[in-house]
Amino acid sequence: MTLTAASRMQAKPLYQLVEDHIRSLIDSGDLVPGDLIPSEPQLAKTLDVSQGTVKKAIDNLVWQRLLYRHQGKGTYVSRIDFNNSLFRFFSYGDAEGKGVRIHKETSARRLEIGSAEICRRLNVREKTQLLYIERIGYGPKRQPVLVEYSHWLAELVPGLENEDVHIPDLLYALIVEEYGVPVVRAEETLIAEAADAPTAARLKIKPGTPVVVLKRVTYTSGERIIEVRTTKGRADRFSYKTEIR
Amino acid sequence: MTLTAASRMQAKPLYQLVEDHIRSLIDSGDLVPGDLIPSEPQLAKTLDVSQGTVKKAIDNLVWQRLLYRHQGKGTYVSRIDFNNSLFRFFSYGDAEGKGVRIHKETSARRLEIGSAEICRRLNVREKTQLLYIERIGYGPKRQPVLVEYSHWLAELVPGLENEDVHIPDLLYALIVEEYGVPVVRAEETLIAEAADAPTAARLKIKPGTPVVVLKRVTYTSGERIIEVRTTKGRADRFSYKTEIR
DNA sequence: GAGTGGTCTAGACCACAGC
DNA sequence: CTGTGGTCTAGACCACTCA
Repeated sequence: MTLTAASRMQAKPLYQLVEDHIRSLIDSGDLVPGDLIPSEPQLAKTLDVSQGTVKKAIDNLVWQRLLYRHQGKGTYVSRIDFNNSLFRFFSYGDAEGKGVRIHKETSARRLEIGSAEICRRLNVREKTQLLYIERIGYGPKRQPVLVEYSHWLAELVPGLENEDVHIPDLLYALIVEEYGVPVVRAEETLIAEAADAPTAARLKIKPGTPVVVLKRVTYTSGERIIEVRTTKGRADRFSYKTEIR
Repeated sequence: MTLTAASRMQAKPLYQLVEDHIRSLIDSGDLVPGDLIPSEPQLAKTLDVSQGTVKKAIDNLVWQRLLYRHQGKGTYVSRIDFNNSLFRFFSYGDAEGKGVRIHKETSARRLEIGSAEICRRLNVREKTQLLYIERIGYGPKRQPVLVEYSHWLAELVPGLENEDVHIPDLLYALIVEEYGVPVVRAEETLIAEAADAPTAARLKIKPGTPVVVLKRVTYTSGERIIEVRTTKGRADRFSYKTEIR
């Protein structure tokens, strides 16, 4: 497996070819999140480039958060980090961005036939068997602050509809560990709108009050969608802060 | 100016010391946004480190967007990029993140004595002379979509209260070029709330309708605040999208 | 052509992890 | 102790910009 031969001439720098190679190991499922990738000298030898070049390629992938390093141990494929969700900025009190723990409780869980709308978002054919999970998130003093409407591909999480299966706050941990479904990435869109009646009731606010709405699409390997989720939260408990340079 | 001497032993890697050195050139005002910094071989020689180390330091600063490179020309100090404002995600139609041009018109402009609240945010003593600028942002079909309440330190922008001075959409360009005040960075906080009466009137929406609120603090060199601004926009014209990995 | 950043190499030494 | 990533050097060659 030498890169310098045919793979060159592409006007693409060598380290990008090394990046592509590592990416392909991941995309092919050869390496999954949590795996140790080959060491730098290893890769340098296999691909017949210098270690510095491999290092630069890995630097870039680390920067893209596809990999992370651990000195003395090696370089690993990242697990998806939902701490990067836009909702990590939920805060109590005011706009100062202090994070607050939110405890979630399952308020509904059932198998259902997917509506046209949801199936479209999941990119599956209509009337596919889905698992619907609804959870309410509570802050301090058991005040409801958000409600989560989640739809899963039922075939990937068999048995999860069973009331006996406890759902942890971080549902994805369960999915990955119990069902062996790798959660690879997610996309989120944030908007603000007036609360609809069902949401207002669950959040104990008046209909029409502003709520922040987060729509998430969760992907497993191979660009396959496993979940679509809509979370609605009280706007007066939300803030997002950034710096411009 | 050698780093390897006393500056070492700090357990801090050399390239970070080089970073600090370049940062200090900027913080001291020795280099201002738009300036060319010394070349890599230059810095390597002055600081008595190898060019590779300088390169790594600059890599990091470029990554932090404090500098940008231009092959064949050199490395420059970044101009602040307000395209990174959270409000670049304003969109029309729906949650698909399409940017839309917004035209701003000045609806009020006057010198005033700062209120306690605003002076606190500006970090100046009460009753400081301020310039108040209010602008309304219009989308297609002259529909008002946002209103901007902005307070400036009057002494830094003398004459800007004059009606004759045209205010461009990107006010900062004027500030930097005409007044020579370097705009170095800004902080933004985003929240959602119900529209107050004055804002509702300007946006032609009902009071209580959800609006997205962006509070911005703009800094010049030396951590000095030159402006505080609050922008309120129609929530139904707003979306923010990201990807989690 | 001279000067800049961009890529790439080969090899040194250090710090940390795990046996 | 060995193997890993982290830092650092010295120097080669290329691609781009500008005079």
